[in-house]
Amino acid sequence: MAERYSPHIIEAKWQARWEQDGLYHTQDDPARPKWYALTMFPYTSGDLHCGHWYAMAPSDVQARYKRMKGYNVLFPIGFDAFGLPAENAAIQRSIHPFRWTMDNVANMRQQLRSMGAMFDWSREIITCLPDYYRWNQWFFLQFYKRGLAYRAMAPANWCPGCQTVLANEQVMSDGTCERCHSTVTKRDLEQWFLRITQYADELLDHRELQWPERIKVMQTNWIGKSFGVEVSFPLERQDLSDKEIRVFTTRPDTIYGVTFMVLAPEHPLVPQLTTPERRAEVDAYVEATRRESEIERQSTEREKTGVFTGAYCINQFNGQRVAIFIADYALLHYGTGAVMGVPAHDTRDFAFAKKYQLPIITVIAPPDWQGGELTEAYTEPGAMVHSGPFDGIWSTEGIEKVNDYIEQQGWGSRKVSYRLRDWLISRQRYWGTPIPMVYCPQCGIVPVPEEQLPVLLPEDAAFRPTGESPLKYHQAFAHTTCPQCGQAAQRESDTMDTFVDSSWYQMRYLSPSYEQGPFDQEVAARWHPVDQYTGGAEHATMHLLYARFFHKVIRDLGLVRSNEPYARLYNQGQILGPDGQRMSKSRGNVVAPDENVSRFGADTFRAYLMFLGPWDQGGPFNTEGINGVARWIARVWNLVSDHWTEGDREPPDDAGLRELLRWTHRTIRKVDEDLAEFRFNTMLAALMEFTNYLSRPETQGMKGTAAWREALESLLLLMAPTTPHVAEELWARTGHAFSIHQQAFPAWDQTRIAEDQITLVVQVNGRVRDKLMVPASIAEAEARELALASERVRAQVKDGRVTQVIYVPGRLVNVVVR
RNA sequence: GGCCCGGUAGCUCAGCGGACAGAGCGGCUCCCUUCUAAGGAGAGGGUCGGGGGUUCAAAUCCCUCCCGGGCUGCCA
Repeated sequence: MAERYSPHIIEAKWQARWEQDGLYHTQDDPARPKWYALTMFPYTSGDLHCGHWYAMAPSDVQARYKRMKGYNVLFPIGFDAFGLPAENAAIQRSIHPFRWTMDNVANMRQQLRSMGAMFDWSREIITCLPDYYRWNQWFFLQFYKRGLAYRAMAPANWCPGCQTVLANEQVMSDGTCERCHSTVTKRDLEQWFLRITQYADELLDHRELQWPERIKVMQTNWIGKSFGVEVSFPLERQDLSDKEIRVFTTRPDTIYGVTFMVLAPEHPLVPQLTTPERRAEVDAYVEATRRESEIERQSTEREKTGVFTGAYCINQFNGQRVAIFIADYALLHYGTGAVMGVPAHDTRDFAFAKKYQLPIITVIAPPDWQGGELTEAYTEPGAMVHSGPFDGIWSTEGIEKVNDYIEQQGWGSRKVSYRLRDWLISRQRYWGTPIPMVYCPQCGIVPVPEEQLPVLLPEDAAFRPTGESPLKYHQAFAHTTCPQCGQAAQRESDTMDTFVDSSWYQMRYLSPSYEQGPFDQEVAARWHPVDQYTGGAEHATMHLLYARFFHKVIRDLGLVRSNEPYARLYNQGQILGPDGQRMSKSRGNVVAPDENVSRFGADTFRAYLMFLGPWDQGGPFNTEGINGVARWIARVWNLVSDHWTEGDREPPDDAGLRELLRWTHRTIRKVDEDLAEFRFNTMLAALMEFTNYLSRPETQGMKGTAAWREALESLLLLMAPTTPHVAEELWARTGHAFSIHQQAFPAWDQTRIAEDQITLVVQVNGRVRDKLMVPASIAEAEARELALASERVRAQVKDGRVTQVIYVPGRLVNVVVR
């Protein structure tokens, strides 16, 4: 009896050995194809939780698999270290964000090491260190030079209680301030934007990407490209500076159904065109809208509200007077900030018209429409009616006809609109990358010269619970001289959104200590793009879109050639508590990875996480289930250490030996295919079945044969990516040279998998009537003949007529009798 | 409201046109008793969410409804 499986001893031993031998340091190797595997780097929150393990361990398994398949694999890791929680910790516990963050990094590094992943630690990056964030600043300057970074007025979250601006994260879901619980409103501030909209069309193009369909769909919807027309509605009063309202619509075919006009409350025309008798009510509504939280305004639950301005415009198609309203469902930043109200064919306009008793004119006939009043908006296509010269035209065609007419008349032109807005990167906080800009009373906005980078984040900032950046009050930081004229000037005190950090980090790993630029172009040319990226789907429209945008700018700067940063993407699901609910401290259902590692070992914990279900689906952590995996590994331990036995016995039983080889090669094929496709759960089931097969009493007779050793060797090699420590230990114990992780993945041989004999199922009218043992190579004609010759078939057929005989090679014959 | 994913044994999942539907775990029965929050042997267990259709043949394809989960959210 071999000694007992003791995960803690062997895991510590091999982790130390791998590190000592630099087993996972990736060097360039032109002889092997490169494979850049990347798992989203963790935020330095303090502790590695199950979600991190669930994301990273399977990612590691696939990276290891690729390595065994002959690739030169790069699998780096780092820390996303800037962000609000560090600043909150500073305020709440009087610990400096830097200390708090770096303590967390030290802790998480240890936890990550306990995972036994093949991370190349020599490439670690930490985004809050100056030699990382200086390149954020450098990129910002390049964006600025190309007109891709600009400053504009934008509404920021304003807390009237704290008298300051809040970051989005500081606004709670009910629209109140997280500290003083006042209702947060909007206040206009000058802030920095990155012009992501300039790349909107290119970002819609996902053709190069092997990404999950749903992520691509989410990005497409987020960008929200729509084709329409911008058309003018002249104002009735022509004594104002503006003579018309322009609206954007995708449904010009409904233009004869316009019965009102809606402007966004913030629309610049509103103050001028409001009539004196309506002014008080309009002003009150505009003010109320400003006070509304984003949450309130976006709620679909509540009724549509609006106010009549007293003004009218003219629908040039039919000369009709159209009343102009303001309503908060019209958004200033989309289209022209003005909507033509067509209640008959738009659900929002319908609700609005009902509430304010505005006319509803049907101009697209629903199927079987008798000319009656509609009870709800009809938004589908149909024949145009009450539409003057366009009557009778099918609406989809009518869109083009009306657009042509608008352009002929000079009333407007076809236009494309996007839902995507430019990326607001200013954050009124301390713990982030300083934006490298200076405000000079003489020269205006002046970029910090590249050679003066990094603009260091001062360490000795005073933290006050104001929600405003402490940098504003840091004299030595804020007061500077103008790089252009040398006079006293003010530094930008806002810092960058932390999504900037993660927008290009995959490039920094390639040359983490490069000083002449954000990355070494020559090295990058060999390694980018990331071949396989893995992480959560929650980043679909933020990180993943920003990173694609950044990459395209990096390309246009001439630093890389590829169009996309991440060639393949896979989203893991979410691990839930044992109760099936999201893990949270308040629910008390948090499963701590460290506890499981100390109880079962990292190998068992890794394997269990992968066994619990399809990786992209996630699922509840089952405290019982992990025992099963622990027992499986122990069974493998006993099997291999007890039954290895050298020697070269003659095979005792030829058929049994072929069966053993069949099992071995079938399992190799299954594991190979499953690992390539992230099907870890079924891979493990196959390994368990194989282990069970090898443990059967009748299989024991194969011990000592070459086939037996091949089976056990294969089992270890197949387990190596998933359970790297125990595989390494057993590899060594069976007399193999270090390291199993430098072995090639076993190859399977189709001829070994093929069965000699198959069971041919014989059906009559789809019901099984007989089973015949036949050679696997049986010819179709012979199979048909045998089936028809079967006694049991003949008994069924009797005097019926055989109308059809269906043959499925290697499986069955179905005799159809009438 | 829209889009996406899922509903198969008590639980977690395979199977996704071809046999009387399979694994792991748990439960059950028996055995063992210095690997003991253990080991071995074995037998059970399923209207494949409901209803229609297509087919020689449907868990598998189509339609429809029901139930869970995720994302999204007035974008004119």
